[in-house]
Amino acid sequence: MAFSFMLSNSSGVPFYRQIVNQVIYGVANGMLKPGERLPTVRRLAVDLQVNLNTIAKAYSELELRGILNTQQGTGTFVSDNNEGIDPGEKEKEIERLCSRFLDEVAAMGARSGDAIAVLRKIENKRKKATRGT
Amino acid sequence: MAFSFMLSNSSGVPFYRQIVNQVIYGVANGMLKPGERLPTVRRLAVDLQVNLNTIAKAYSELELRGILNTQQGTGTFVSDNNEGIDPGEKEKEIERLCSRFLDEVAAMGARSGDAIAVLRKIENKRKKATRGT
Amino acid sequence: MAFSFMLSNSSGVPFYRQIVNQVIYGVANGMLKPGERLPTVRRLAVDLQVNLNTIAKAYSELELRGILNTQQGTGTFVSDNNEGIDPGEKEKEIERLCSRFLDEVAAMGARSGDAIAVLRKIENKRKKATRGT
Amino acid sequence: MAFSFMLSNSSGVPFYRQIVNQVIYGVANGMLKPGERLPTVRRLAVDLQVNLNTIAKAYSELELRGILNTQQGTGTFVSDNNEGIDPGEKEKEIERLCSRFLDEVAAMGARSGDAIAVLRKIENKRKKATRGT
DNA sequence: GTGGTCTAGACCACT
DNA sequence: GTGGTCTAGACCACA
Repeated sequence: MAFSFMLSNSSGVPFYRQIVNQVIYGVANGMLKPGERLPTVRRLAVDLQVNLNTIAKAYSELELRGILNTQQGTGTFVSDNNEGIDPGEKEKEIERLCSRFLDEVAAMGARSGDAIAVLRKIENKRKKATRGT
Repeated sequence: MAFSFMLSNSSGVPFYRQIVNQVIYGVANGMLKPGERLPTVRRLAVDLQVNLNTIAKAYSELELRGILNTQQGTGTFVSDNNEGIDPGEKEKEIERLCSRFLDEVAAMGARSGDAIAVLRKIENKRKKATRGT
Repeated sequence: MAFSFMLSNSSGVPFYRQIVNQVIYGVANGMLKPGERLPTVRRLAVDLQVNLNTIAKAYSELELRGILNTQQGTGTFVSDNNEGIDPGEKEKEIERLCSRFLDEVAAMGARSGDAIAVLRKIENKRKKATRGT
Repeated sequence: MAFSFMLSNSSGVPFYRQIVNQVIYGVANGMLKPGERLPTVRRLAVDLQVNLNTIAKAYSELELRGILNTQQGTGTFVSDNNEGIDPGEKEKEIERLCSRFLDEVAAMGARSGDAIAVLRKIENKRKKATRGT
């Protein structure tokens, strides 16, 4: 299965950050292997239907952090040594997200257990929808 | 223990949003009770050392969301209708919240399963903390 | 026919609320279609001769209410999910609206029966007007 | 049946204006007869649970418009000649209210006929509730 | 260029 | 004194 990007415009997370995060996650996960080539800026911009600059910004942040490696005229590749990735940092971000979510659930007077059940339900619905694509 | 606000200016989260979140959290936890009065806009602005309008913006978002109730010339209060919402509607609201949460998780490049695991972890941590009260 | 805004400064209704109402009306009438782009904050501010922040306030209330959808750096658009709301939820929303309306009528010291008569009158007038289009 | 005031705090209409409107409506309707005595400022403030100044403001606006008549040390009475009341003015206000209501109904994609049905339903529910008081 | 946040300061309406 | 509205102007983040 090839690596693929997905942008959500309802999440409030900036597009360029979504791309950055997904690359980091892909690398950390082994879905993107060292040396593997990423789509060109232009290609990805077309695929994701966003502005060229948005992709460029994401790639350049990833290059600055040493996760990607751009070779003029050849393409963009996953670096060999992935020191730019700090798993703890991401973990903290997820925790913050989850914490806020639980607060909002509680503010509505719902139990967190119920909310998790709803999460699973939506998750399943989405999986089915994706399969159909 | 009185409810109190705290702003971090290094978190990147806008001041007004921090206030919104803290009120939501306070209501969720019962630290802010229905009908309870919140600090005046002016008072809170002085306390938190931010501009009046910043507080006003936070309060007015909370009013739009039905969490606060403001009476011109009198003050700002916690809504008391947080209970009387009918269950079907609540269900939908929770689904919307969950859906957005999953979008945010995906936008971070994380898997929803991982996020749910984190949710459970936080949930447990909080249960223990509450027991201590 | 293009959609256009108009502000009255003698009506006592705040500028930002006039804008909110006009967008609602425009969406209701199909003059603003889902996905359609609204004038930029800056542009509208110049056109209507009001401050930037006044427009921003209106747009942001409309976003909170789910009627508009804003993408930083790109623009502000009419939401396209106004259709997909499930009927039960809509019913509740209408009840809330009606309840508030009756409160307002009572607050004016009028009888609800009289108000309903006026509603019918306006309804008929509008039907005729539409027929002429 | 004695004349009685009712304040709604969910209508958004200022308290003092609700009182003014209700007196005007009462007079126009014959429920308040010329020469009839109104409750004292203090009494009404206690009954309606609002600030003294709020009642005072309402009474003084009504006196300015010639609808009420205050005699120091004796009380406040309905004037004999009620020229302060312009029925057209009130009619217009109600029309504006109704017009906005229909817009909001339409913005939700509902039919105005349905909304009116809901209005009647709520109206009946409220009548029953009041009877029980 | 687009929207988002924040400040400083003014004036108004309501209680 | 309480909240609401508006302006002018600055700086930032995003596409």
